[in-house]
Amino acid sequence: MNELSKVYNPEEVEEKWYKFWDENGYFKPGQQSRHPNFSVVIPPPNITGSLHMGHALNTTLQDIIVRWKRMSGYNTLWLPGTDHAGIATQNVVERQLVSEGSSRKEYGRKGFVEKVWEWREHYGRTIIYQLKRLGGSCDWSMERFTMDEGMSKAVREVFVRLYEEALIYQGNYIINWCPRCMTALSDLEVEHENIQGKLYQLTYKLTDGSGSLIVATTRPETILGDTAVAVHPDDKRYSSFIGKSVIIPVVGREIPVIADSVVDMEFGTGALKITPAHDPNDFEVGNRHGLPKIKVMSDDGRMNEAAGVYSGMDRFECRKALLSELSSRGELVKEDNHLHAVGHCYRCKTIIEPNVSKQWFVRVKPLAEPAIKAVEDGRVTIIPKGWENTYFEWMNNIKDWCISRQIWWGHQIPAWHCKACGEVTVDREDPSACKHCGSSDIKQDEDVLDTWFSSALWPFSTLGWPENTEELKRFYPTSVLVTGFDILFFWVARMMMMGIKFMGDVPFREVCIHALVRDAEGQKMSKSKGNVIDPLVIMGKYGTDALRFTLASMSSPGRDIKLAEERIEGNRNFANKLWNASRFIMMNSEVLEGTTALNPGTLTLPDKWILSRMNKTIAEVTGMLGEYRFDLASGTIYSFFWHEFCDWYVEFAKLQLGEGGQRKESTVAVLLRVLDNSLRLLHPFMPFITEEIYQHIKGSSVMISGYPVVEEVLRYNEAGKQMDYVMDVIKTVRSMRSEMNIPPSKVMDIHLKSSDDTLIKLLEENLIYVKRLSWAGNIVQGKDMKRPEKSAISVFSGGEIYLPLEGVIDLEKEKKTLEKRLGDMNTEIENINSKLSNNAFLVKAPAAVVQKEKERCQELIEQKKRIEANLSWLG
RNA sequence: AGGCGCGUAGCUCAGGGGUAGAGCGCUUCCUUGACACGGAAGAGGUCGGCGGUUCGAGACCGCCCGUGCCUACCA
Repeated sequence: MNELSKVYNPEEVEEKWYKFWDENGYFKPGQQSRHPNFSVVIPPPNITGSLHMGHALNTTLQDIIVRWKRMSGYNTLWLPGTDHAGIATQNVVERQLVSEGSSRKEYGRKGFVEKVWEWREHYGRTIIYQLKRLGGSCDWSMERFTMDEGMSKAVREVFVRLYEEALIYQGNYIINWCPRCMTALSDLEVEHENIQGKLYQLTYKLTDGSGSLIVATTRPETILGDTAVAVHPDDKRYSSFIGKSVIIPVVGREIPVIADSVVDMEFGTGALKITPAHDPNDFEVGNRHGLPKIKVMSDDGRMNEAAGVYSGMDRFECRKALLSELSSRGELVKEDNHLHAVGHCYRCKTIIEPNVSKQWFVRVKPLAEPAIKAVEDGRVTIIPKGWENTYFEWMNNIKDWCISRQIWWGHQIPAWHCKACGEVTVDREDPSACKHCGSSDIKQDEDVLDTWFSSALWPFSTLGWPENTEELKRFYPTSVLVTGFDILFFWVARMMMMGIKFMGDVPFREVCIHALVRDAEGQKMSKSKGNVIDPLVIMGKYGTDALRFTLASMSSPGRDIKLAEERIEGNRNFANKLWNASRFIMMNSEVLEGTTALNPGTLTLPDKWILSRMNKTIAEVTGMLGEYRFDLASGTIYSFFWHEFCDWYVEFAKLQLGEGGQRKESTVAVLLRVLDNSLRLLHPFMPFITEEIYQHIKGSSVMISGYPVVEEVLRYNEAGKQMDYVMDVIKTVRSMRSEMNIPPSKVMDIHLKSSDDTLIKLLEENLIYVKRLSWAGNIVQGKDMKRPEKSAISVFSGGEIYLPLEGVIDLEKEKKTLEKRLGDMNTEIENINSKLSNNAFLVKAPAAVVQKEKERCQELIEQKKRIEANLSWLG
């Protein structure tokens, strides 16, 4: 064992140990067939991004689980990889091309896709290095990318099979269209945001000249595409209008007035204009009534030829122009402020334009049903359980999934359209001729699949499916999925559907849902707000372990993480504490050669106490990890190591070490045992520092050592209670000294009075500890101890402690202290007495509780008497 | 409009029918030979409000207030 520096320096060790683990193959799953398998697939980060706190949290939690399971003997696989993130990546590369003065169109499809691959090679891998920096113990030999060959094959197989079963179909429907990304989006990819808009009321004159209808709309530009006005069939105000025709203002086109019960009579004027080509609701109405669908906008959000004079105008400019025209004609009756939810593209925040177009869809109902059932009957558990309701809610109301995207980067849809017969050929191999008519004049569909289509297959496509590989057999279903709630629908639900459909079994046994990371004020971190805490910067400043430990310790279920730098600093300090405690132990164990086996026969009271506490900690931490309570688990280790081991035991140990000989040897053995177990307990949370220390002590890797288990032989329940007494005395003396402002350097005698023989004996046996930790000189104790003159007094559960002060006592101060305590005590006694005098309590409360209250009352009265006596002594 | 979560010490959060907890911050003292990224001792809380259940509620139930999020075809 070599000398360690005074302060832990993360930079010096992190890279070294990561490389060491990787090169020794520790990240690969074990091959022992008698051991159970444990597997996790990473939520693949986008290749566009660099590591943010969300990734850091997600990676940390997975790594904790995985390292824990690996240390617990499982053949553990953590499969890493990245997602091609169609729209996001295309946008990024396009922007790059634009900045180079070029464009996507200039490159053409083939050239552009090559460019994206190039980009992925250069920049898309940074995230992988960052995951490594975080300490992620992934099996890198299994790394996958959603666009690589194997995964593309899986995508193709799934598409073909779903198509063959008519679960994938193509059709003309209204979809969400992003005029900036120029692609269709699924419902999930639309973010609704409440916006203060206007509700305009427009006059539609009846063609028979008998009057007019006032229609309310938020999007006046869509009047160009109106094909009807609808009223509620029960609406008496308008019953005479049904069947008549009206003229669209400005446009001048004639459209029918129809009756449909979707119209809300209360809203606006109760008359609704119908634009089937540009509104999902109107689309349905249009279908019911056989109305034509007039598209008035082109894909870039500008008005098209059907918009007449407004053709070529941006949709919002058109709105303005139309409004001023309407207004000048006197056909704009009214405009009110109106708060409503407007859909935005989740990638570029552009306002979505509902649009009728030919797209590919997955019929999801039949897939969703078994996926719902799997959660209902517990084959999959979502943790925290509250999320299961959210899952059911969404799955029960699921609608068909639009999977085609009008972009270039992604899995191109394996469908070939025949120019001769118009039919579609879908196949596993690229066809050379139309299956229906044999014509060779066929062309592949231009569209690519939604990125989430390929990620839905992730848990099995990464393991080699559709081949029936060894990995697939061993590691599917995966054990647990760790992810944020924001992609519960996007990803988790879809993996459930696809996994059950194609593997016949759920993709994971458990889903561990964690929080989002926010800034200290609870704001979502974003570059535009400038409140981003960069994990890489943090790791550089405080070390990876401090960041990981902080994220874990703040990861309470159902609550977002409000991250502030002070938290990380505090945990950096904890790492340093661990470092220095280890340093201390090594300094003392160094002189001992050979083994230091722990001999239960030679243990002192503090030895037994700390070993018991250690066992308790092991049991608790293991239980908490099993429930994914990373916050409680990390907190438990923290307080054990710092506040029990370092604050108390190490201080006792210093004394025992000083005795030398066998006592020293035995103490070193205890110190080492506790340190050893602590390092192993802590390793999943703080992999680097624990490895560094463990290597110094043991010369082997903590990563492949076993996770600590409770050792029944080292459980000393009695020692725990006895230590409580000893520590109580120490704490009382310290407190008295502090109250009197007596520095540790001033050695004081202690007089202790107790009527309890066993306690007196116990303290006698452990006097040295009390003396050392309370900086005491002589300690005299006995049953009939008299209070020395001019002494401070303190009362504790076992008796009284006197501190002779030789004229330095401040009588007034002492009196005040005692009076305050007396007041507190009276309140408490009053509380208990009111309980004990309550007959209902005595009868109905459990006997043990009543007994406990009685005992406590007795004890309080004893203490009160003593305080009163001392007060009277003070005058 | 529905659904979910949260409201406990100055801040961030645990806890969960029977004596109010932690970390950070704050105050006082301590440069003791692992550590000042440290040690010791303290101050600080009507557990959002009102009702109810109970012998007993911060905890369970109802309503309300505040706050955050999700879902939705509010024209």
